Parts: sequence; structure tokens; C-alpha cells
Amino acid sequence: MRQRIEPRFRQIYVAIAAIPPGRVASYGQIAARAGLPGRARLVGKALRETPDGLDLPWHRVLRANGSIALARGSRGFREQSRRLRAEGVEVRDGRVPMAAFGLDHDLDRALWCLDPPRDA
DNA sequence: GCTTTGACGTATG
DNA sequence: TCATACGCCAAAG
Repeated sequence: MRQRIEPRFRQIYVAIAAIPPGRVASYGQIAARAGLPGRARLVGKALRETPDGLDLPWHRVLRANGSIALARGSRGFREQSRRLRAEGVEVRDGRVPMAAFGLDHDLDRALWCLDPPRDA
């Protein structure tokens, strides 16, 4: 039995699924990519109520400042940290340096022709 | 229906 | 860096 997924939510899931491994994105960025600018909260809601069976890289979604949104010490918090580190993302004190792992870093590198693309 | 509650964001001091 | 205020909106009570 397939759960009916609201189109808006579906776009959110699509946007999340599009985050490359080893990279992270903020709730706001995901919302924007899903065609819902300014609705970051909706992304959080969509994540919390992710239908079973949907295998999303939810751990690549962080707050705008790079911090993990889940409660420190919670199960999800540890799980997210673990998954991120497993992908080579630096997590220190529940935070990720967005400047280095965020998607816009890719854009900067492309535009400014910075360091050689030694991507994963 | 109205109020509260969020896996949030931006602006401001 | 921390705190407060406000915007946002779906779901739960």
C-alpha cells in the first residue's frame, strides 16, 4: 500500500535526495530548491514525517549555520553525526563548517576557479 | 476555529 | 556568540 505523498512534500524529498554525498545543505536551501522559498519549517516537518520505505539522505540537511537540528544527545543527533562523518564530513561539537561542505562552496569553486576539483 | 508547537530563517542589538 | 523578535505554515489539541 503506497502512502499518498503531497506534491509539495514530494518536491522536498526530491531536493533532499539530490544532495551529493559528502555535502550538506540547509533547510532553507532545500525549501528553495523545492520551490518553497521561505518555508524551511515545512522541510523539517517533511523530514520528521518521512514515509517509511523512503530512503533519504536526511543526515545531509542542517540548519543555516551548519548545526545539527536534532536535540543534542538524542538518538537522531548521534546517528546524524555518525552518518556525516562516515561520508567524510567534518562534524565538530554538533556542527559542520558550511563554508567547506555546503553546496554553495561548489558554486564558488566553479565561479572562482579555486582549488582543483578533487571531488568524491 | 483558535492556539500552540515545531528537525527553521533572517535581522538586529 | 547569545538573545530576542518576527515571518512562515501544517498538524495537533
